[in-house]
Amino acid sequence: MSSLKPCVDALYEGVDRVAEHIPGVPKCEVLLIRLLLLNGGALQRDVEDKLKPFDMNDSDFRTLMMLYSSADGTSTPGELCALAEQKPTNMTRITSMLAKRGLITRTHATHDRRQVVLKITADGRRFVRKLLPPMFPELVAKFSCFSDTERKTFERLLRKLALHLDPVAPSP
Amino acid sequence: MSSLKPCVDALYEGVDRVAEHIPGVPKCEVLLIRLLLLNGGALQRDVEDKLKPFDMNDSDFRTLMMLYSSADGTSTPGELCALAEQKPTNMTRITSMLAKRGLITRTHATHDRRQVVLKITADGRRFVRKLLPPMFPELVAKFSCFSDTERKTFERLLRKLALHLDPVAPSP
DNA sequence: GCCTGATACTTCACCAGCGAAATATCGTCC
DNA sequence: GGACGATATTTCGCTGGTGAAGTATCAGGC
Repeated sequence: MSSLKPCVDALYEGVDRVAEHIPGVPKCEVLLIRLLLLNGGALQRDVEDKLKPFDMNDSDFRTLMMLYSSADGTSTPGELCALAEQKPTNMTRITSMLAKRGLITRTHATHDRRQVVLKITADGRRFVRKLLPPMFPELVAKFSCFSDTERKTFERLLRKLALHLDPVAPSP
Repeated sequence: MSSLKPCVDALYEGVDRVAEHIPGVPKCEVLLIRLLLLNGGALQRDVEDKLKPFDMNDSDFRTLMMLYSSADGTSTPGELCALAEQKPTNMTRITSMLAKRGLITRTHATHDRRQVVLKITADGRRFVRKLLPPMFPELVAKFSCFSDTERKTFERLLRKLALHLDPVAPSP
């Protein structure tokens, strides 16, 4: 599709040019956030291209994977919202779709009838086991530009950043 | 908003659990892509929250910034599409909106009347100069968990990845 | 000079995701 | 034990972004 090289070049040039006109531009941070979003966009696009033949997008897939990888194959919409960074509205649509396709079931919890219990079905597990392995080679290739050390460093920095970004202290 | 810590924890646990059932899971790469997308989502959400008071989203803002930071304050929809990772359809809508707000102008190129020439206005430049500086402190804070060395390393790795992801060789 | 294919952009119809309001259930305070 | 606020999920209307088709212009062969 679209090539990233010109974006990267334009980014560096653009930041320099803006910094000439406006004082105090935190160049490095601007580069970091823009590069990160650029990579994120490209990676997400690739993932979604891979999933499209199965009529899935990344949100749907992530939701299904949360269930697959949960201890007992069950969860609730609320929990999935928190873990998959989704809004309840969207989770309703996603789980409805997954249920319609027979990949999960939806039942009401007995102890708290407000809650809906989602459970991955045998079909859902089969689907994941069929879908996942073919994605591995391409995924590995995406990061093949890194040495083992770099991959570890990158992971450490990403994890550190995620935990740091967490709550910039809202006042309740 | 939503806390990222549980996501990170669930991610690591989930990957381990999946790897027990399915052979060949490239754990490190899965963690990398998921962490990157997680950070990307959080950062983008923060940026858009900052822009919302000005009735802008990140795409609109990026488009305006491309013009602000271009050598002569002009560009074309096609060029901006390539550099801002947008589709032409959306670029039309964005530039229409920016033009309606008087931040840019749209004229037809004389040498190739198919092309539209976009140019940032004085108002547009003022807008950027007013909007940008207040974003700096928060942006710096986002990456304050990194040492100078870590920031440099992170930038290097992100740039390397972006250039590597570029074209996985389409055959024309 | 006109036909043909390519290029630059726009319009149209659709879908994913969101915020706000609605619904249903729970816990608890009196 | 019924009223009240909190919690879990769903419904509704809207917006941003997309692919496919449409429009206008260009460039090159004949």
